[in-house]
Amino acid sequence: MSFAETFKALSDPARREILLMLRGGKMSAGEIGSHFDMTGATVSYHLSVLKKADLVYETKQKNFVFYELNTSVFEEIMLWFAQFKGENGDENK
Amino acid sequence: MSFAETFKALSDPARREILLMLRGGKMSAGEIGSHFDMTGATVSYHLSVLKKADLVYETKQKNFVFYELNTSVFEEIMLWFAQFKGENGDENK
DNA sequence: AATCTATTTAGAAAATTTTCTAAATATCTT
DNA sequence: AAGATATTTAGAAAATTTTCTAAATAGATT
Repeated sequence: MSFAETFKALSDPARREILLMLRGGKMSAGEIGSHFDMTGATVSYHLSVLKKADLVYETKQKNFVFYELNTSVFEEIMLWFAQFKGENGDENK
Repeated sequence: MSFAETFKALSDPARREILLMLRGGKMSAGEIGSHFDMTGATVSYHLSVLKKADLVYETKQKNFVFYELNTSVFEEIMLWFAQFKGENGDENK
């Protein structure tokens, strides 16, 4: 996992919205797309970005592709942020 | 604070690097700039993005501008991520 | 007040990202 | 196997972001 990819993925509002939607469980690409005012191709692009960032993974069933949150990466991001908690510099004495 | 702005700000590697540098305490714009292979104007642009996202704040002293982490916003970001912890949908029964 | 140092602003160029349309792929149904 | 449904890929256009150079601002020093 690269933080560069992860943060880039999180920087787009549609992609963050997709992640929030997926909290409820798996959704197919089409189901996800129907919540947005963009073409299926564009949604597919966003899903591919989330997938490359390991924020979601996909499973195929029939002619559907289901997307699901990959919660383990969220843990790693939390660790990145934890770097900023406590032990502040010298408090600028 | 808007998450859109915050995540956009975090999506650039130079800006994340600046945040990491600031963990040690306040630094002037020039001091920050000297760690990068880019013009002062470009560094100034990145600092302005971080500032608009409330990730840092500035204080002026003489003809220097010092930048400092605004840790409170990090807490808010952690809250955003907390949305993804536990209480997963229906686990797709 | 002239000059120097530190930083920002303006405007343009370069790079990247987002979006679309059209075509391709893959699986299902008849 | 032909047609229907779901999704992705390719390639181009549109939008946004990043970067630079040059000029502007602001405070400090001579």
